[in-house]
Amino acid sequence: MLQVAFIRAHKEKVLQGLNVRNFKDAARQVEEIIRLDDQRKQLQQQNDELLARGKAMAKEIGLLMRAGKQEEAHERKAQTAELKARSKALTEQRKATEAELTQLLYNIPNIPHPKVPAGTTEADNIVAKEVGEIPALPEGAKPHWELIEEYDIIDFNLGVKITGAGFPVYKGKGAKLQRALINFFLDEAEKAGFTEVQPPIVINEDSGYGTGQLPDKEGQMYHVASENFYLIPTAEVPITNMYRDVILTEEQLPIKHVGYTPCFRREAGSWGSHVRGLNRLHQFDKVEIVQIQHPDKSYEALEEMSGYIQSLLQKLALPYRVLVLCGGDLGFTSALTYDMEVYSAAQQKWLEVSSVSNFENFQANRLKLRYKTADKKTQLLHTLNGSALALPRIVAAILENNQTPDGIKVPGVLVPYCGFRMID
RNA sequence: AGAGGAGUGGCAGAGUGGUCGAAUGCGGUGGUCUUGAAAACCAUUGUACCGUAAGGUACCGGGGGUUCGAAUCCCUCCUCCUCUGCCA
Repeated sequence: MLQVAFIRAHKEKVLQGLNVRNFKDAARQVEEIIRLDDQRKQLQQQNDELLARGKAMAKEIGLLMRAGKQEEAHERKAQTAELKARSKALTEQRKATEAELTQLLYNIPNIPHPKVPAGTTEADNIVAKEVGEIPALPEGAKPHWELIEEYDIIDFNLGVKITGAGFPVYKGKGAKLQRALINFFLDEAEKAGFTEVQPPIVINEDSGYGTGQLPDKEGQMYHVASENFYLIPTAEVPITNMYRDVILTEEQLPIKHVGYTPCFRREAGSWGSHVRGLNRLHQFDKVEIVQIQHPDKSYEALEEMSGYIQSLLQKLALPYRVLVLCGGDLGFTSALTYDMEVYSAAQQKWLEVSSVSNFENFQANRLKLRYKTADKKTQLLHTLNGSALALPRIVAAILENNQTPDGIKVPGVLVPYCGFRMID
């Protein structure tokens, strides 16, 4: 959520930014926000005045009672009735105004960084970098959904039986490969200075609001109705929410965490033939890195995180490219996002395996995540996160790219983790 | 899950209807003293909103209510502790 003060101070910048996102009706909404905020201020001022008078009267009544002047006290009491009624009305108006204002603010996405290119769809994303050789597969190379059946390592039908589509069962070497990847990613992150956490994978409503899944995106999460909890769509939610309503000192910065969790996504309406196999699931594993940074250093941190994620892909020897997301493809809460895509050679497709973003203070504003400056002012921090990495598509690419007539070669860095060199 | 108890400032802890944003202690910060340090002493020390400022308002787990007036009374939710039960 943007701060009203920021919108007021940088109206042109906000409008330009929203334009990069192809956000409709921006000018009117911005004006409306400012108008509502003015109204809010005015209502509060009026009400504060009434409350101050009421408070003074209550004190007088107390003194009169003590002095035994019952009659005078009763006269005063009668006078407070009107004050109370007016104050109540003003409070209601103020709350209504605030609700309307918040609703509008929730609707305004983050302002893109100047680097973000204009554009409407993923076709307008900029390919910043392409690394690694695309392997030339032999004749008859198979897509991963055939390979997993052939080697019996991941079973979709069993998952359907137990739960439903998109909840695969990993078996034998398939399960071990999962575990190896998770441990490899966690160990690497630890070496890069990220402290591991194991957060809950169900969250309450407050946390959903904190990172922006709520309101409006509840349809993308599984909901535990009996407790009003949600299954996390990403570890970003619980990990970032550890710092909800927190005021840090500058010395504590940066905060760097890594966490492995399963992730749950309903993906309502986004199912289709193009999402076969591991390309899109309802439950998948992901190692996530989260960073909380000083506003002056957040872009430095973004580059560092991007570099770190790329180092993982290089160690896994997967060909990848880095995209700078355009305004139309940029997530609601993000100011700048890089997507990392690996090439899955049998599908002949680039698959997104990581998305690393700087949210600047957009999330921090909702979270009330702040720090104290040297001169004791409280200021919003910047939050960043990135997948490092999401497993299923990495597995898809490994299976497809490393297939040989004798089986699938496991990337060297994973061998110590899984204990075998080949899936055969 | 049942019975009982409790949630107050960074921490500890007083306050059970009136001048309480809240005693006191510890901690933090600044200062005095000192060659320096410690000790002692003095001052200061929450968050948010409104206001150019002076100042005002709100917040004592969250929400609602009673009252002229609520940290204090009532309702509700949450959390923690003790005992009983259940369980990986």
